[in-house]
Amino acid sequence: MPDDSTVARAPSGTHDVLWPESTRWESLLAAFASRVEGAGYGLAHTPIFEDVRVFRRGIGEASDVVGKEMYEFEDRGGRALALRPEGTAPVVRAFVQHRPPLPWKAWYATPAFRYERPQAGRYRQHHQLGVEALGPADPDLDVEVVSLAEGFFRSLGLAEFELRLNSMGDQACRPAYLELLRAYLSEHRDELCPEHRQRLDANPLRALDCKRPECRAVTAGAPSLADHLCDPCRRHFERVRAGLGALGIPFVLDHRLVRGFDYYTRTTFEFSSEALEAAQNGIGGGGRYDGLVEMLGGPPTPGIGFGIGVERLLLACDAESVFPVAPVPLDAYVVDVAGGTAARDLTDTLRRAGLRADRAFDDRSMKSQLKSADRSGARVAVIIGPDEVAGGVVTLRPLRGSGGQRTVPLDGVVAAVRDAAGHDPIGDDRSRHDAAGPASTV
RNA sequence: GUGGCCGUAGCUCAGUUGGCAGAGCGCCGGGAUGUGGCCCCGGAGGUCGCGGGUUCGAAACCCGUCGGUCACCCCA
Repeated sequence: MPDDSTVARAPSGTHDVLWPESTRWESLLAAFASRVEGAGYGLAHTPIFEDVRVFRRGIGEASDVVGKEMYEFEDRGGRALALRPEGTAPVVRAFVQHRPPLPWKAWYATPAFRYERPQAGRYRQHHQLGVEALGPADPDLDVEVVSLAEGFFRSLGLAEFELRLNSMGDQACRPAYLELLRAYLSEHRDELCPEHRQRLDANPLRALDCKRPECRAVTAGAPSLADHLCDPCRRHFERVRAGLGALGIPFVLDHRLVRGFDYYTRTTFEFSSEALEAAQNGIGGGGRYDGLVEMLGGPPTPGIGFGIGVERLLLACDAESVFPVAPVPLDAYVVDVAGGTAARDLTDTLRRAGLRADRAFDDRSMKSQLKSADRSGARVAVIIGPDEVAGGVVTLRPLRGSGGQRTVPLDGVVAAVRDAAGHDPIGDDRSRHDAAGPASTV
């Protein structure tokens, strides 16, 4: 195939986010930022790539993400690096490096990279919003983190989603449970699907969330981790459930919920959209990772967090027809059929006055320019032709709503446009979203 | 990594048994002597993804390849 047909194309599994969809992304980020900053979380930017060991240690060598999905590369200095496949490990790495005072609550918005075969709701570069909270082992922190995600989804208007909850135990009780599970599964080895028959020794937990009917049948009778938690883990889990109940957050217990990263301990949770037809309907998930800081060389420090998939979340919003975002319209569109110098100067004048203004180029016909003005969504057209130039005036033509056009003196244009447009100058509350962080990082 | 389906104009797609490359939308111009939306007329725009094969003749049939999409695996 000639280069031309593939070179101008986003790499497989990646996509462009152009206006007006990009407006929606910014609004989503702003809504998230406002919510989590209002709960004491501070923005953390970390590099988009890290020493590959940051991911290997925490996520686990045996996981699919580390084993076959990482974008690994060597830089010119021979360092082994990887594009981040998820958001937690880098933030925890930053914590270990800088040791901010505890408790430390951070949020992030970042692209994440995994080399997988793309499909609906799954991309090689996707984007995650998330929080991490380090320090407290308090189950109420688990409740806070879960409720932040849940409240965020509700604030967007989502209603058709489910929260599933589980406890993975900790170093005190999980090893014994794993032996129990392995023993049970071994008895039924021949009934498992081929892949999990193979995997039984490496990670028997994985069989629990297998979707194949044969595995389902076996694991239905398998010992449940929830029944084999040590006392501290059991108490922790009970308090998390009680806390969610007290806050009125519905959830279902799912002892099959085994998340794919090794660092999880105790509470794990996942949100899935019930409105999404696609196979990939998980819109967010997370859990506690009380050993991760140590794995990355820090002092024993509990932690918990979640990640939300931006693309999937927006798909879920579409499926429920919620979170529409209308672009802010222009105040004025300058139509110049008198040579163009007036358009050049007048557009500049309007913009300096803080008004949102655009114009046509290339000396197009008046009909064509007005067509563009209409499509731009501008509230008013500012028309300059030979007559206006001769008279030192402009014609203001409302493009939306009622009211006829009128003629105003050139030096009264700003006031007239501001009046006709119902003034919505740049700098109002809407553009303060920038304070939430650079949108370009998402 | 494995499998199903699909690649024709900027977009959505027709294209009969193999016989001149099409429509709608969008874009540009005109109807309107200075006026957007609705309507009418005209115009620009395509190596039918790419390569090979079959044939008098291929967008169509065959093989390969690249790309897209959906599903499995796994995950946001």
